Amino acid sequence: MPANAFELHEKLFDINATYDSGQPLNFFGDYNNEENSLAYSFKGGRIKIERRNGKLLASYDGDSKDIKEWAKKEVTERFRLYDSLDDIYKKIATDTFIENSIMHSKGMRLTLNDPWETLVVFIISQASNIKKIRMDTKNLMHMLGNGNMPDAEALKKADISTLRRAGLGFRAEYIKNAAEYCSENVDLIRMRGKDYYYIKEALMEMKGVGEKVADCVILMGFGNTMAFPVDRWIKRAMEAEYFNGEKKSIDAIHDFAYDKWKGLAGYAQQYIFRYARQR
DNA sequence: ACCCAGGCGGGCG
DNA sequence: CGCCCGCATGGG
Repeated sequence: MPANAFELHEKLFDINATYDSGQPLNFFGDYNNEENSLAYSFKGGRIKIERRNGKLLASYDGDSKDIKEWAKKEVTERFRLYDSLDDIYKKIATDTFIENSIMHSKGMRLTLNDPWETLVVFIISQASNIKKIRMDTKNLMHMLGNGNMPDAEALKKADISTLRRAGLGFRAEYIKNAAEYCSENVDLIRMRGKDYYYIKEALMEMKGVGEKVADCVILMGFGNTMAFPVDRWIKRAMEAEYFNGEKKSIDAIHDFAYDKWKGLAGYAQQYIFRYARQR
């Protein structure tokens, strides 16, 4: 372990559940099963979190002078340590199904990630599975980003054939479109804090970004927990649990969830997703 | 061999 | 609208 470390005094933090939740860290982080540690790169450094003798430790590596402050800020924001999971659980525990979902992944943190990375990962995720998304993402990072997620400029210059070689298939065109759009028309970072509907509309102007991907970016890239991404798993689970198995439209499910969990719908979604997928 | 996967765009009725 | 299909590719 690197010399630079500090302790996190957060009791509700399950590293494995957080990694294994289909959130961006699942796709570009490195989880070590034996030591239950999770390592990932961030701007100019690398962070590792692990449990050791019951203590939750974060260690870091990097050359910046202010690296320690950066690392603390990074971990606090990345895992939303300013959110009290206990309070959130109380507010969203409206019935036994969501209670079971919470119990199944107790301590799973919602993560806050770079919007561009989040956008790329969730475009790649379309009609795929978590193993393949991870593989495709890592291919892309190694082929075009020296191990990091390539930025919009780099992906804009890439050939479609290169993107396909990373395993992206029909999503290669979508990635290219997003890269062009983001390097020419919008600066995603500047959307942070803007209204949910405003961001959603802007994201969906990109061909290849629909309601589901937009909601994922708003939830995990902008940190707005109003967003409730409805994918195949969520749709099935919600229909089964709340609609007697009747088929419902994405919109209907979205509205139902927002009505039920209000501004914490996104938290509910992450817990339901992991529960539904692992059952 | 076969169906599925953190969807989306487009066409058709 | 809602429904259905094709899209590319690896996992189970």
